[in-house]
Amino acid sequence: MVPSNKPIDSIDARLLLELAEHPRATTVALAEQVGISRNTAQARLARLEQDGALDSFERRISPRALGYPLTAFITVQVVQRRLAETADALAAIPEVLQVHGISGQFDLLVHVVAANAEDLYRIAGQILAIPSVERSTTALVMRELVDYRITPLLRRHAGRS
Amino acid sequence: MVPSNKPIDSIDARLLLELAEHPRATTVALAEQVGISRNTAQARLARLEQDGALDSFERRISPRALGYPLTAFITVQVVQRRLAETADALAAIPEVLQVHGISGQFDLLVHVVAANAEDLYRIAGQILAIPSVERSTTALVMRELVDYRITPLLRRHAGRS
DNA sequence: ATCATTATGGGCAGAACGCTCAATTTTTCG
DNA sequence: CGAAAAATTGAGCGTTCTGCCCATAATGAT
Repeated sequence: MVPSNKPIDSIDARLLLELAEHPRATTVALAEQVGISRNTAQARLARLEQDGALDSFERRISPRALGYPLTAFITVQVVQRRLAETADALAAIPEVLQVHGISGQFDLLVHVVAANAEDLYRIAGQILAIPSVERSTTALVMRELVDYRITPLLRRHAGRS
Repeated sequence: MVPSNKPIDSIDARLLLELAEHPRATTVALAEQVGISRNTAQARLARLEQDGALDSFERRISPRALGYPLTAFITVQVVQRRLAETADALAAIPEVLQVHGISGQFDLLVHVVAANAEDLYRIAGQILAIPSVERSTTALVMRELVDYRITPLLRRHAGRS
């Protein structure tokens, strides 16, 4: 089955909003809330998943619950833009959750978690030990001032509050 | 029902790993894979959800699919640590997905998405227009060198590959 | 060792799921 | 405007899962 890559319309957005609020809701309940038939809701949800509108389930697993309450963002400068090999080395560190290649003064933004301060120090050391890494700066996350949310964008697409 | 806040054991980790690979898997399939009874799997998954080990479903919705293919991290310096009011102003911008208060030279790390470069420019302008914002630097995400993953940590807790 | 707490396993009825099909509505496009 | 294409809907079907019951086994505390 080939992805249709249809843009998300307001019905889709309302389905996703409903799912965001009630992740355990059944298809029939979702359909009823949105005001479409169960068949259509089923088809749309299947299409959304086919089109890759839903990320991996890993996204829903809380690192904190796994025993990694500390989060940090480490910016990294890489020698001569050897990004790929640096990324491989970073990927070998389990505590590295995500790595972005970014524009600007730094080359990489590394999202890491750690069990405690000492653990974080060790991980930062591992990153600095990567040969292609020139410089790095660790910014510890003190608190999450705005929790991750995508509902404001969804509401915009849902066409109402 | 009060959260039990039990630590995640290896069975939990294996359940989550299985879910990460097969998000649509039924409870019975998960139980079979992990080698426990269906009822036990059900109870454990319920407990994981109760304890907050699972983040909101919003995490699984792809901003790209919503029409926001551009991602950027904006570092912000705030005057006199007026963090709370700045966070409120940032939260009013739909394209702001998340805001972290961080240690170091900058005060905030703002995760935003945008429909295109012009859109991003507009959002950066909105952020700079916040009275308590002193300085800001936008780092555009060129590519994701390591996709978000938490399976390496899960595998560690699962006690096997 | 004994008791209390929790996890486990099996069974039951009801509901949801995945699927198909035909009819109807909506959209697309010549 | 009108025809073709696509999407939606309602219904129905059997299979499977779910939610909940309780009895038993395992675990931990005193």
